Amino acid sequence: MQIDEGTRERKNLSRMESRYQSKKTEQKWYDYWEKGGFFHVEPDLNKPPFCIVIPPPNVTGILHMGHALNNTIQDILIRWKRMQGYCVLWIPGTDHAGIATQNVVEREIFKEGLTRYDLGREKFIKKIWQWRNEYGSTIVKQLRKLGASCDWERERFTMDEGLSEAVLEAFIKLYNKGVIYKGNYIINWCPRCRTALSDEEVEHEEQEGFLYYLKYPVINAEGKFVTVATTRPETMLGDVAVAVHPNDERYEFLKGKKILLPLINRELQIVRDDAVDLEFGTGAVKITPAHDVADFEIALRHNLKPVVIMDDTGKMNENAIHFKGMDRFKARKEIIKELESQDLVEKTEPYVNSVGHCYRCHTVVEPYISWQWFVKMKPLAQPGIKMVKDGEIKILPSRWEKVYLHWMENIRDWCISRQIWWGHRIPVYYCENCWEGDKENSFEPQDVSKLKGVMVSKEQPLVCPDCGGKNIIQDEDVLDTWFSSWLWPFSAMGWPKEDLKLQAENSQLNDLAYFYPTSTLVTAQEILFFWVARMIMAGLEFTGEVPFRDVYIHGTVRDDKGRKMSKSLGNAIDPLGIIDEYGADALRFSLISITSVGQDVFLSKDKFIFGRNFTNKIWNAARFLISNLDDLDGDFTIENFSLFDGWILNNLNNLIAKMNRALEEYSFNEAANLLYEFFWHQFCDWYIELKKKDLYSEDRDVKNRASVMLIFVLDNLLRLLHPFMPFISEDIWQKLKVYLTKSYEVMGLQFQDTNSLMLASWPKEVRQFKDEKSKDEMEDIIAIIQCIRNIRSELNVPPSKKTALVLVGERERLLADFKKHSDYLMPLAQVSSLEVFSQDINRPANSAFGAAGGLKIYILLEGVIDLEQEKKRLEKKEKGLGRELKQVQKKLENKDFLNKANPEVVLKTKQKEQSLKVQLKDLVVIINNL
RNA sequence: GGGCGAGUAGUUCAGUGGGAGAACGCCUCGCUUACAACGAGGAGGUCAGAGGUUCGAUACCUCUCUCGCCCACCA
Repeated sequence: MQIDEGTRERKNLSRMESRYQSKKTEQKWYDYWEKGGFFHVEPDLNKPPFCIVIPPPNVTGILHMGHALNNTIQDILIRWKRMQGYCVLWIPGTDHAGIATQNVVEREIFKEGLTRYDLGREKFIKKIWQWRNEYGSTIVKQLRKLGASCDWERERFTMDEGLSEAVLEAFIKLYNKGVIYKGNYIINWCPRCRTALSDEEVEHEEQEGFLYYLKYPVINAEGKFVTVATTRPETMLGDVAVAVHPNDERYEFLKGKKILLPLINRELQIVRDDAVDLEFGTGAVKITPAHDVADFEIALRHNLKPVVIMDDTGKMNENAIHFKGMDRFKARKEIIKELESQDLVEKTEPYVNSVGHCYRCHTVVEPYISWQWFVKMKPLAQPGIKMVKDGEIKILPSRWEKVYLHWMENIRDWCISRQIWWGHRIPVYYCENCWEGDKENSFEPQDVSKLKGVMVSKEQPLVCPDCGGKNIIQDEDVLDTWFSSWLWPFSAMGWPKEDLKLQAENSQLNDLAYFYPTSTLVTAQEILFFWVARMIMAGLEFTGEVPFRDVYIHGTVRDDKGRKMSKSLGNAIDPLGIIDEYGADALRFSLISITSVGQDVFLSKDKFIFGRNFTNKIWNAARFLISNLDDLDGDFTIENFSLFDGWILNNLNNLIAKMNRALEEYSFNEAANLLYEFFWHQFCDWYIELKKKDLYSEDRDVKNRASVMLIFVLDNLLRLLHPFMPFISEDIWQKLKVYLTKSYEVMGLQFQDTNSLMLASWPKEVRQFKDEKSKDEMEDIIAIIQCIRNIRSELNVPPSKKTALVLVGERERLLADFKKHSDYLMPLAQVSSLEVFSQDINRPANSAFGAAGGLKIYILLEGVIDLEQEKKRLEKKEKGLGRELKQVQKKLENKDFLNKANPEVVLKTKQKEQSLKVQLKDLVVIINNL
């Protein structure tokens, strides 16, 4: 027992403020944990591993509520498992976020009137690195504020040397396998970012526009037109045909005819294709293969050559006659104007359709034909489908499994090349001497590896193996950011340098061998396709293993109107503001307790008051307790637990079991709410109140025993709280620690000293604490006290007025217990004296009546009671009881119920009937005698 | 067009085949030596609607309505 330290702590505590000051404690403890190296582990064969890789936030990111929720969940799992004795690793890191980061720096240099093209590739990339080094750690600092217990010594960045090598390795492996190809294909083009996007990077939005019906003249058929419908009339300049359904009789007259494309006067063929919907529009479709996916495919089938009419910035190009140089949306208006002047617009209808937008800059995306790199996804998807179907990977909540499978089963090839500069440059090289260039008119996928003068390599090749040429240039494009993200679970652990196989000697043990596959992936639904599905495919392809066992998908954080939180809407609640005002623990606990499994979270700022109030409650309970402790001197033991102790220990046991179950099911809100209920309403409202008398006792042994019990329960609660509220739990625990060795000893247990609560052990159920008898007994006692309080309140007895109490009934043990503990119980109900009778007695004069715990309760209210008022009160009760009894009796009169219902339920119902009858009878007697 | 989720107290939401709950808000009382960011008590609900299964449905099934989200070559 360290008396000095204990005394000092007590003095500190008496100075503890009555409101919890999160700012004072959070930074202090985070530094303590980080400097103490408590987040860092090395593989340990004596423990089971538990590993999570963080969904790496964008390096440009600032912490928003989605991050806060996502990382709080991860931290809860991590801290829980760490306390459970696993060898726990949480790998943090950031994502280079190709387009997003490039956009940020482009905006920056734009202030100086520069574009990236003014700087040139090399200088621009240098600028981005500078930006990254200066601002790129913002989000990881913010994660620390949240309390995230990541192993910062293992922090990674997707453009790190090792991770970059993983990207090259993966690309080359797929390339050599023939899974990567180059194709001249319609992709999604962002004219603002001037790059291709994958299908997943396009956000579709319903937009009100128009459906224009354009009249195309039939050649050599005076006055005859074919009317086509389009939402994007500007693309008509790139039309190469008009398609109709093969069975469409309306267009039989077109056989052998051709059509004249207005404005441009190009001859268009008529093609017949099944893809045309007879019902839609006029049944005739203009075909613009260079600017529409469906059209492109029709054109392929009919061997039509696409005509590109826009440049990479979305302006009309030289194929657009006098519209050249005009923005596509202006061209849309102008073209309609011109067509109208020639009477070639049949009609214009308002029309709502879904328009694709760039997920990074929200510009309307243009379907655009261009040479791009693709990954064939079907072969990669097959094993990923199997693993989920076989349950090797569990996706939770399970409904997301269906979404995943649907996407995987309909997967399309992945466009991985981007025409930006920030990212991993494609490791394909061309010999300027013998490479013939992309084949302009080829619309077939190209297995580039078979072509002359094309090389793939991690390093720049010096000599062309085909011709010996020395002028070798690298492909200009970089890879999609997600091409590095999909490797994250193993690239962050050192793949491809590290080996997946467990080495014989411990010294060889590396992260990949020990921690991979990781345990759980915690993520939001938005990136199920972008990231989760692709990680599964990459994991299986490159490591032969699943990347994780469980995928837990939490909801999206929305504002109180159900909208996504976003800067542009101005509806975002800044988690750092909440941390500043209420503390990280309050933020975490509030977020978790209102997030039920997989359900979206509707937030408003005032919801955090919930968590703030709870931290304050915890703080004050601890402050009260600790400041009343003396040094636990002397040889004292606890031979038998009192009724109260048995009750609280039994319930503590149950709490531990229930919380474990909830956490295992990822029901974090349930775990949090169980803890809240126990701490506030069992520990504070009853247990501390009941223990006050002993804690104030002059008798040293009495005080010590009460202290030990309170300390023990509080210690357990702090442990259970820690994953949810790491800061306040640590702060209090450190103050409590000097008492723990002795307290555990008195409880017949051993305290394992650790430097931090985060390293302490997670509470286990203790078999000896199981005590259903005390639990039942105590619940009756609580019911009795609540009944007394209720009566007093209903009869407006002033709280200061103490009243005598008479308990009557045959439950002798309960009566004895009540009597035995009356010194503790009476203050809680403002009772001044107690009499008990096991034989029935007449109602004492001037008393109010109630029933609870199978006992009759008389409260003596001489001079206070108004008998008329009491009569009314009891009659109201009688009515209520009568109604309840009728319901139960109705049930019991039903033969089907008696025959078919679960016998236990029938028995319970019968017992209830009995109990109601007795209560009612007693009540009637009382009322009649009033 | 397909799929998913939600509709429960004034508000925000848990929840379960047999007693309808919590938090906040509201009302009454109380600054009782941890906490007024608190304590004690209370009011308040046809569990969206209609069918069905069942002895029994807020819960399971079907349909309808409202809201939200995702997916789809919606010219």
